[in-house]
Amino acid sequence: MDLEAPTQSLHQRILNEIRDRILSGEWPPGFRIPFEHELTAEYGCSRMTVNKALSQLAKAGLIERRRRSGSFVTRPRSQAAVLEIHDIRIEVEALGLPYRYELASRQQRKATREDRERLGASSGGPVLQLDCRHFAGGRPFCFEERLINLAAVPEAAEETFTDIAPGPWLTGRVPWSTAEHAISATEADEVTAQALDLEAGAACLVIERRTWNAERPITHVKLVYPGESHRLVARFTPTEG
Amino acid sequence: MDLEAPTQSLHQRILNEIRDRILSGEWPPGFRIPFEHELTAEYGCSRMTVNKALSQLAKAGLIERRRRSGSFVTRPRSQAAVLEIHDIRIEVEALGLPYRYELASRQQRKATREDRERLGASSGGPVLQLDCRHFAGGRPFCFEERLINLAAVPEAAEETFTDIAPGPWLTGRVPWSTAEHAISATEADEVTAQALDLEAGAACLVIERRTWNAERPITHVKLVYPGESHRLVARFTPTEG
DNA sequence: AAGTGGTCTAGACCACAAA
DNA sequence: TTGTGGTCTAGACCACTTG
Repeated sequence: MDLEAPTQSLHQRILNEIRDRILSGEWPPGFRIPFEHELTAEYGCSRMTVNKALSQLAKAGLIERRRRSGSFVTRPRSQAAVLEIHDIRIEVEALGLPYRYELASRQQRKATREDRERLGASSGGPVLQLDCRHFAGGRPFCFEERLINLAAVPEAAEETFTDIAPGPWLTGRVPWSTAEHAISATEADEVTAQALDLEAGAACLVIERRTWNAERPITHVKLVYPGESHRLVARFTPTEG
Repeated sequence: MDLEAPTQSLHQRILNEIRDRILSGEWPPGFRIPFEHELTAEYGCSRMTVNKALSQLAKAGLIERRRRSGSFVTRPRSQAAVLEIHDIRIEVEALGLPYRYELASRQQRKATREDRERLGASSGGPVLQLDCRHFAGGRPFCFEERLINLAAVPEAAEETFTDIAPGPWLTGRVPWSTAEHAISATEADEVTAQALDLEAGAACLVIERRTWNAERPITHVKLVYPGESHRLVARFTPTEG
């Protein structure tokens, strides 16, 4: 069974063993896991090696570390689903409808306080605001409000975005390491209603997404879909590696 | 400004500076970043410190490391996100509000054609329909319409569900292998509006989830949240463990 | 064969929070 | 005051890959 341990780094092995004890419930939430110096003794290695494993576990959110107190198992995460959010063009074409994109407005400015909040940025800098619409079969399918952090993506200032939507333009050239989605429902205000050819007050599905790379804000986008006509479908199978 | 850098660890500073060079385009995809020993000289630190920064950048996907060759800026990747859907009690408690659960109706019957569609089942059999409400701080937080396939979960017939919500009851005893989520927005009909203490027509966020185990339908649930008050937040980091 | 990154050591000093 | 984690050093050996 476990005789085949060809090559696994020690800190990875320590990480795996602790992670398994946590996920199996052997070390429940709130449990204080052994101190670094205890693990050092248990594994017969230096403190750096143990520290590397524990630091990664803390970053993954499985444990919480407190000076002077030790490291504690955090509350377990519940269901996790893999939600693939496709490019809107692909969404539309998957419905068998012709796709069209239209830029409604483009504005470059120094980040306001509100912009910084949208981006999740601490410091200000130049930003690019884009409003655009995506059509499916001649009818409005999605209204997009996009904010791009020009400090992180300066080339965006040179792009007109009249022929390519900001989404595919960004994914084609900027990597990201973290994304946060917020999904909610709202009633269409007048601007949105007009953009989507709806009556004011109609239910809309709102998807907001923030993207970072290595803790640096890249972009914030708010996508508004007519509520009844759009379903966001996610299918997943729990995997473990 | 940037004068306020009271305490930032050196490896974090190295990480930030390299990340910024990459994101700004100064170091484009394919660019070979300086070797560890060069950065060691540049920052006047030990190799471990440089290595910590570079390892994290590699884990974040910003660079790729190859022995003997060096480290290279990677090309951007495509998108896929992990959506965490919490147990409702945990959702509520995370808001710091007292949680309460209430069963509104319970009905056992032979599956109708509509039931089979909801479950994604081909054959009929006994099902259990549960309508319930979840409260946060005394106010309706979520209206749940649940259908359980009794052929797959016969013990559910013995459970009253007056003291425990179907969600946690199921997750505590029935494993699942596949789930499908559909998220949409809708206007509250009269029943929903009354259940959630809203005006008819108010925007609501709807989450529908089907669960199977080894291709056997387990349950279907429709969760309706007041749209403005609820946000479904998902945070994703493409790491590897 | 040579040079890179991957890993690890056996120390060290410091910041921080609990006792 | 004490003990924890956070960080860093100045080495070291090894695996891998390219020249």
